[in-house]
Amino acid sequence: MNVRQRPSIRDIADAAGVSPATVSLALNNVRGARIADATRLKVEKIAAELGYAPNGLAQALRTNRSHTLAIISEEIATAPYAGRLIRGAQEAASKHGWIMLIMSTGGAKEVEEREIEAVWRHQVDGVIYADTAHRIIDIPEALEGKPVFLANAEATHGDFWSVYPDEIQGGYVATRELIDAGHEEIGFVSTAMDIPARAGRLQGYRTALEEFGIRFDPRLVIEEASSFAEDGYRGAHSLLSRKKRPTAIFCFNDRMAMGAYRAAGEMGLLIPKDLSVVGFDNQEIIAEALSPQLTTVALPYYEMGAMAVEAVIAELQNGNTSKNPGAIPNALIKRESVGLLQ
Amino acid sequence: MNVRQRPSIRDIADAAGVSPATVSLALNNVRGARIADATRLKVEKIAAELGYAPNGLAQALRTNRSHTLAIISEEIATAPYAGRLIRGAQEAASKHGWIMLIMSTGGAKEVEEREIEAVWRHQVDGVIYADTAHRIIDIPEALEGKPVFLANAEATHGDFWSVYPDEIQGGYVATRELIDAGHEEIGFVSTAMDIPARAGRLQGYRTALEEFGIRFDPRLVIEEASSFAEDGYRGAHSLLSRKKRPTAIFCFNDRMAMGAYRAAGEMGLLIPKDLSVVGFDNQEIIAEALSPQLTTVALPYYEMGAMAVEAVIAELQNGNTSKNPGAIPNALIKRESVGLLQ
DNA sequence: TTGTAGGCGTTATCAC
DNA sequence: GTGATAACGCCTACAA
Repeated sequence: MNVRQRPSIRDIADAAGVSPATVSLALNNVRGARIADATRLKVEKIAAELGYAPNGLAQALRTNRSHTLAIISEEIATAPYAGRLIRGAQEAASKHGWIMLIMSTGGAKEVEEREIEAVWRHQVDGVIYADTAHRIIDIPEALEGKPVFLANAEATHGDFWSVYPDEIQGGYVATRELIDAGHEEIGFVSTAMDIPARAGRLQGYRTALEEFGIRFDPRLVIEEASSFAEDGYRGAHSLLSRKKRPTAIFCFNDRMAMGAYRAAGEMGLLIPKDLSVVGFDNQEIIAEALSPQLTTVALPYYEMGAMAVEAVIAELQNGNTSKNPGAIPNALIKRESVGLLQ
Repeated sequence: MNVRQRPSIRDIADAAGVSPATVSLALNNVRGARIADATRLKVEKIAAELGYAPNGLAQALRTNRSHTLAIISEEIATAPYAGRLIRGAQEAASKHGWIMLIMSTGGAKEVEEREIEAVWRHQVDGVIYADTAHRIIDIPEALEGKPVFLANAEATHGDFWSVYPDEIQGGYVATRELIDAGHEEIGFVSTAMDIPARAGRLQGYRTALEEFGIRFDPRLVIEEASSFAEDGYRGAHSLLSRKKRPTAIFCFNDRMAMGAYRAAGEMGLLIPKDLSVVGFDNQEIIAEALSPQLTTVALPYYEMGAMAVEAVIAELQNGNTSKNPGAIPNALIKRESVGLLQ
C-alpha cells in the first residue's frame, strides 16, 4: 500500500518553467486573463504526463466551496427501494463532479447531532434530508445556514424545498388501470396508518371512480391496522367474502398485494381471470416473484434523489433559479395481474 | 438559506487575547507542549461560546489525512439488502468520526474512472470496494496507492484484504437445521450460476449430511439455470414429484423458496407439516411475507460493511496490526417453515 | 501574457 | 507557557 505523492501545481510549474499562478490560470481556463496558447498547451501536456489532479481540499479551502453534498437519513438504505434514492442522488452528483457523503442517524438524536457536526466540519455545501417513507418531518435547526432539500418527505415548518411522490396521482393511475380494463366493482385494501400515502391514494382512487361515473362505495375500502402481507390477506379476504364480490382490488402496497394473492388462492380465485390486482411500490423482488407477476405503481425514488441533487447544485451555482419540484408523478408498471373484465 | 460564517481558530485567538497557535495547542490537548490551565479553560470557554468547530478541510490539508473513506460499488444499493452493507460501513465510520463517501459506477468503465478520479481529488484516505453479490472481481489499478479493502467480494489477483460470507458454513447451518428437525431426505434446490455461493453452499450441505451419516444423493440436488422464484418453483416441483418425495428442501435463496412454496401449495403439501423449507438471504420482505414465515440464513451484510471500515481505519491509524477477516459466518434466522419430522 | 504575493484555516517547529 | 512563522495546495488581485 505505497502512498506515492501526487504532483502539485508547483511541480507542473517547475517542469514547464512557468509560475504556479500561470499553471492555475491555464488549467482553469480563467476568462479575463488570457494565456498564450503555446503556454497553455505545454502546461496541459505536462499536467497530463504527471497525472496531475487538483487537490480538492485545497481548492475547497480556498474557494469556500467543497462540491460536496450530504444525504442525511434516519434509516439509510433500510427500506429496500430507498437505495434507489441514494443512487439517483449519487449519480446526479457525480455527473456534475460533485461528491455525496452519506450519514444515517438511526433515529437517535445524539447520532444526528454528530452527523450534523460532521456536515459542518467538512464544509459540506448542501444537504439532502431524505426519508425512507414519505412522511412529514422536523428539520433539525442545527442545519440552518446550509441549503437543505427534502427528498421523499415534507417539512412540518419552515419553507424547505422538497420533492415527494404525488400520492393522489398514484392512487389515480392504479385505479384507472383497473377501470380501463372494464372493472367497476373495485376494492381498495389500504392501511389506517397516519401517513400522507393513505389519504392521497384514497383520494386518487375516488377521483378516478368519479371521473368514470362509478359510485364510490365506502364498504369497498378496507383499512387494516398496518400494511403487511397479513393485513393485505385479511382485507382482501373480507372484500372477497362479500356477496357481491369485487372483480378487482387495488392494494396499498405490494406486500399487501402478496397477501391478497394468498387470499384469492385460498378462495379458488384465479388472477387475473377472476380477480385483477394492482399493487404499489414496485418492489421488484415481490412483484416479479409473484405468479402472475404483479402490476403495480413505482415510486419515483431514483428521480427524487436526482432532482434533489440537481436542485441543490443549481441553487448553489446560480442562486434561486429553479422551481421547487414538490409532488412528482409515479409510473404504472404493467405486468400480468390485471385482466379485462369478462 | 443564509450562510453565516463559522468562527475560525483566529477568532478565538483574538477574543482570548492569545495567538492562534496557542488555541490550537489548547484545543487539541497536544501533549509535550503544556498550556496553562487558565489559558486552556479560557480558550475552551470562548470556543464553546462562539460555537467553534474545526474546519476539516484545513485540517486535512495540513495533516494530509482527510478522515474520509469511499465505498465504491458497481451497483450501489441496487440489491435490497446491500443497503445494510453501506449502513454498517457508515455507522462504523461515524463512530470514529470518519466520513463515508459513496460512489457507484453502474458497471461503466468510464464512470468508474471518474469516480476514482474523485477519490484522488478529495484525498480520500481509504477505499471499500464492495459488490452486491459475493463475487470475484478485478480491482482497478488506478486505485493503487490507497488502502483498498474488499467487502462481499474476493479479488482475482493482488493481495487485497477482504471480507465475504462463509458460503460453506451457510450451507451447513441451513442443512443442519433440517437434520436437527429429524429430516434425512433433504433436497437442495440450487442454481447453476458460476458464483462462489453455488459451490460453497453445496459443500456445506454435503458436509452436514456426512456428519450425520446421511448418504448424499445427487438426484436430490437440482441446479436451475437462474435463481428466480420461477427457478425455485421448477426445482421444487421436480423434487416433490419424485416417488420418494423429500420431506425438506434447502433453497439457494429466498426467491427460490418463494417458488418452492408455490409448488408445494399446488401439490397440496402443507408447510411445515408436510414439507420443511429453509431459504437463504433473509430478504425480510419475502421471508416475513410468506405464510408460514420463512426460516432462512442471513448474510452478514452489516457486519461486512462495519468490519471493512474498522479494518481500514485500524490500518490507517496503527499500521498493519489487524487480521484479514476473510470468510465470516452467516446467521440462521428461525421462523416457521421448519417442522419436526412426524 | 505572465509572475508576485497574500490568504483560506490548520498544525508543527522553533524561538522567546 | 506562549507566540511568531512557515508550511499544506490552491486561487486571485495586482503588478510587471
